[in-house]
Parts: sequence; C-alpha cells; structure tokens
Amino acid sequence: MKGKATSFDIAHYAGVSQSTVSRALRNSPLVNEETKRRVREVARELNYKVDKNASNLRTQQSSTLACLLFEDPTGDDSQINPFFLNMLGSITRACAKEGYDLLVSFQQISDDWRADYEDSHRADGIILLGYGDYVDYQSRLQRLLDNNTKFVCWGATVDGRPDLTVKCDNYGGGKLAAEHLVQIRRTNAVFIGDASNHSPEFFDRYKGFRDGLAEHNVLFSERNIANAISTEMSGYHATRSLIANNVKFNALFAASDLIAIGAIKALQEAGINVPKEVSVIGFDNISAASYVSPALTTVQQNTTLAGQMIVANLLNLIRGEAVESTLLPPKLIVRSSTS
Amino acid sequence: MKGKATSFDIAHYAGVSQSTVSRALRNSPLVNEETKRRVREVARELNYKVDKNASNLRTQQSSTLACLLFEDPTGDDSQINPFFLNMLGSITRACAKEGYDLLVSFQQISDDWRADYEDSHRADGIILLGYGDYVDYQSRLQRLLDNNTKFVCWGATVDGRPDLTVKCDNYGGGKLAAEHLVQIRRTNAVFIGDASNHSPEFFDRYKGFRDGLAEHNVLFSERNIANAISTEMSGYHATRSLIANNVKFNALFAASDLIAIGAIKALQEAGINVPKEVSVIGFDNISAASYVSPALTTVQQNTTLAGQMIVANLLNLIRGEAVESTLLPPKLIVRSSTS
DNA sequence: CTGAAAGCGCTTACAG
DNA sequence: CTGAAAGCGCTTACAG
Repeated sequence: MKGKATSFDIAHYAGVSQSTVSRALRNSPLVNEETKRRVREVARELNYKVDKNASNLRTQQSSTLACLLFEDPTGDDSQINPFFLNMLGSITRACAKEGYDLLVSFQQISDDWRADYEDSHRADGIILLGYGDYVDYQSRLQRLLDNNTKFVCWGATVDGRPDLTVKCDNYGGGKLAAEHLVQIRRTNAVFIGDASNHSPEFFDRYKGFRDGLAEHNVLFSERNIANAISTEMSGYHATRSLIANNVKFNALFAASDLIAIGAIKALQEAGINVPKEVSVIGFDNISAASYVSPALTTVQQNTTLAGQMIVANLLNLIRGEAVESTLLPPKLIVRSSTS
Repeated sequence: MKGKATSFDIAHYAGVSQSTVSRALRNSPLVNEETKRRVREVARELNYKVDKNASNLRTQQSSTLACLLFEDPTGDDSQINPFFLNMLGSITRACAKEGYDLLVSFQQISDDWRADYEDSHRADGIILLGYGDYVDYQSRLQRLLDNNTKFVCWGATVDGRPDLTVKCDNYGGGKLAAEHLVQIRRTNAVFIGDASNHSPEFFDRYKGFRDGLAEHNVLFSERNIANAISTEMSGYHATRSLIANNVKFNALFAASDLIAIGAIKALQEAGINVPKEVSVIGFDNISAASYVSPALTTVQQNTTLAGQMIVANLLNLIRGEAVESTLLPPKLIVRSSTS
C-alpha cells in the first residue's frame, strides 16, 4: 500500500464497509463487538489513524484550542515573562486532560492579531494571555466578540462580558501586601508599576494596596508611584529614578516579580539594604522569586488553577453553556525581602 | 447568512465562480488583478477565512508542527524545567516565522507517546523535547522511524540517523567547565548528574569535563560522581550525600543549572562557602542562574539558535531535502559562583 | 483568464 | 447490526 491507510483500506481488509469501520473506531454502540474487534485489529496492524482534517471538516469542529501569547513591547527575542510560560504549561496540561490539542502562537501586541484560528476552523476557541496596553486591547476584543469567536482572556476584562475573563483577585492581592507591611510596621511605601487604566491588573493591585493601607489609617501619596512595565529593566530604572529624586521610603510594592527583582538590584547598587532599610514585595511568585537574594516576599497567583479555569470556562462557552466571571484567590508568600 | 461564509458565498457576491475565488485568495497569477481585488474585498467584508480543514484535506498537508515535551519523571504539576520552556518559546517563534502553527503537548515520559499527530495529518512533523531515560527513548524513536514520521529530536541521537538530532556540543561544554576550573586552580572537583548512557547529554558533559581536566594532567576519580536527575531537589540531595560521605572537593560541576542551584543550597546549609571553599558551575544558563546567590557560572546553550535549527531542519526533512547533524556551540558564562 | 467537475477522507442520516 | 450515499469546503487538472 502506498501512502497512509484510509478507512477504505481498513474496510477492505476487515471485510466490512467503510461506514462500519468509521463506526467501529468511534466505538459506536451500533456495531457488533466481534466486528469492532476485527476492525480495530486491522487498524492497528496498518497503523491507521483517523485523518483529523477529514473528520474535522465533516463534524465542523477541531478539538483544538489556540493560545495567543502577547509579549511586552520590549520583547527581545528570548525574554518571555516566566509567569506566562508557567500559565502556558498549566493550560497545556488542562487541555490534554480534556482531550484537546493546543495551538500556541506568540504575538506582538502591536501586530494585527493572528486570531483567525477559529474563523479558519483550526481551533474551537481561543485563549488570550499576556500583558499589553488595555486601551488598545479592548477594540480588538470587541472585534472578536463581533465575529462571535469563542474566547477567554486572562486578566483583561471585556466590556459587558465579565464571564469571558479569568483573573487573579488583584485588588485583594494588593491588600495582602499592604496588610503585611502594616504588620511589620513598614508603611512609608512606594509602588512600582503602571497605576492607570492602561494596565488594569496593575491598577487593581495598586488600588488594593492603597486601600489596604488606608484601612489602617496610612495615607499613600500618588507621588510615591513610579511607572514601570513588567520587566526587570523597567523596575530597575523606575527605582533608580525614585532614589535619584530623593524619595524616602522603607517599603516597596512592585506590580510584578520581574519589577521587584529589578528594584532590588537598584536598591542594592545604591547601597540600600533589603530588607533592613527597605522591605520589598512582588507579585506573581515566579520561580526566580525564591532564588533572588534576599528571597522575595510576593503575592502568589495560582497558575495551575488559572489554567484549569481558563480551559474549563472556554469549553463551556464553546458548548454554549453559561460561564461565570472567575476570580482566583491570591496568597501572600513571605520570604526574607520583608522584615 | 447563517454560519460562516464559504468560498461559494464569496463567489456569489463577487459574481465569479468558486474556483476563481479560491485562486484569487491564493494569489494565483492566473487571475485578473481586478477580479482578485473584487474577490478580496468581498472576502474581507464577509470576514471570510479559508477553512483549514478543507484546505488541508485537499492538499494533504497541514502547515503545522507538533512539539512533544517530555517531563522529568518527578513532574509535579507546575514544575517544568525552565530551560525547555525557553526552548518552547524559541521554537514557537521560529515556526511563526516560517508560517507554521505549533501544536504543543506535554507528555509523561512513561506514557505511550501521543505521537500520532503526523499519522492523523494534524501536523507535518514532530519535535521531541525533554530529558528522559535514553534507553527507553530509543525504541520509541525507532517506531517513529518505522512509521516514516518526520521528526527532529533535541539532544537525543537516533541510531544511524544523526541528521535527526539538534543538540548542544555537550562534550565541548564540559571541557569549557574543566578549563575554567583549571584556570582558577580549582581542580579537586565533583560531578553531579547521571554519567551513564541513560542520559547521553549529561554523559557527554561529564566526558568533556573529565577529558578537559586530563588534558591538564588532572585525574578525575569516578568516585567523585554523584548521580542526579535534572531537578533542584535531586541536586540538593546528591550534594548532601557527598558531604555526608566526607568527600573533599573545592569545585563542583553540575550537569544542569537546576542541579547546581540545589547543590549551592546544600553547600550553604552545610556551612560551606560558595565560591570561597567550593566553586560551582552549572549548565544551560536558565534565567534563575543569574538570580541565585552567588550568581551561577554556567555553560550557556543558545536556545534561540537551537529553536531555529530544529524548525529549519524539520522543514527540510518534510520537504525531502538532506539535513545534516547539527551541533551548537556552548559558551561559558562566568559569574560569582566560581573564583 | 475563467468555470465545471472531481476528489481529498471522513461522519452520519437513511434504508434495510 | 450493516451498507450505500451524501456532503463537509476546499484545490486543481482539464477544457475552453
């Protein structure tokens, strides 16, 4: 036989019709057990596998999800935020568990999104991951909605459709950070990250932090915010400029671990001891957080659960079932960068 | 119109035949420019995308590669060696650049490989990533060969088919480590990792290391090998047992960065100063290597280039072109864990 | 330059 | 329980 075996080949050798082969391999209750056995044996012998293109074409679905991973604009070639790599791992696992394949695609946030996986029947639904400018993001999400594409976003909310988002309780996470600093009496704090509606996740972390301090009668001044995107480099420079501007503080809350790691570097270079002079808290709990010195206190996001919820919600959407807005609980991990 | 538009819908609205629509959208030189323009406009208006299942079925190819990522047997849910996550990132990028999609699948090394992506026409070729027991691995690779599946392996060689492997020059990398230790006069070394044909990559690193020392008349005793798989935990325990057994050494070469990071922890817990009393060298240059304290000297593998070569070689195999065995040059990155 | 038609390999309603 | 047949939406050889 030349080329790959088809269901007709199996039918021929098993002495049945092609329809019966198809039914037998899909384990249809209509088929006689003995017939099934024979068909399966021939299929195994000929190393036959159902052609997914044909089967998908016929059934009009793909048993595949697509994951678009947006990168930070700085995006040098090998630098992906490890947090998203963990998410990707968790999503892949969750897909496998549900019998779905996962198409992965890295996207420049600035490019036209290659979000046509669903239109081209290559995927039944799409997962959107990554930070980016939220304002720009919204119009594109709206376009996906208009096309009736099934999708779930990590972090970013879609106007009027909270069910399409899975995210960490960023506000609550910010509060956890504030409460910890209150407890260790380090309330003269700065916040590093974008505290604006361009980065709603960071903004929520900031608001939770500010409100958490306020609940203990600590006023947080907006002058103590230094803007940064989620990279080590950006955290480093933001912290340096705070120091250069003579801002006095004994605690630093960074919107992400990468920012915090850059901040620690800047502090140490300036001869400022962490945690003796400045306590530092990050957000995410990437693996580097436990390696950096001093080990970083941080607000953990449960990436395993996040991946599972994203996939579960997306599959429900695809099946046309109702899905609820999903908020995952953060958890404070105390290490030696705060005291 | 209900459901998604098809090429017949476009044909209807553009006033041409369906064949012409297909040709126009594939930019066939046969079609009149004005006709193309009209067809494309209608396609855009109706948000038409070619159905990939139909097109793949017809052309018998998928423009998709599959990447199987094997996990270490310890594999707790969220722990994937960051080195492979970087490789995955680089492979994804390389695929995108070539116009291919990437299917990602995590596999337990012990399971039956879900390597049927090619048989089911879901992928044109397969990329195999990850450490595992090489002896077990070989028979499965042989099965892929027997099925005439197009694939490329990272690290592991396939008997008689060196062209199917892309790997780092592990032997040369081991030598780099040895030469560095000779230079800083720390030649009473131990090796942590599996130095056997079950882990050919680690074994090569070991052999390069041993031979590199021998070239400078330093004899390396096999009793200075402690077995470990590529996890922090395993490196930690291996190092502890060396210390417990009273083995004396002033240098430690770990087969991977994760092992090295675990080793540093064990040394520090035992009150042994790194690098004053023991110099430590890892392998990979994962991002944690620069965060750990002291920052880890390591042998870097160029993951960006690796991903590009893997994809390039696989595409050549798929096209039926000749491919050469590919060995990537390692590079020593000196940080503060050696002196 | 364009169209009518065959066929890629399945799944499933229909008929028995 | 099984088979013959239609049809999923394309691409491309063939004919003009």
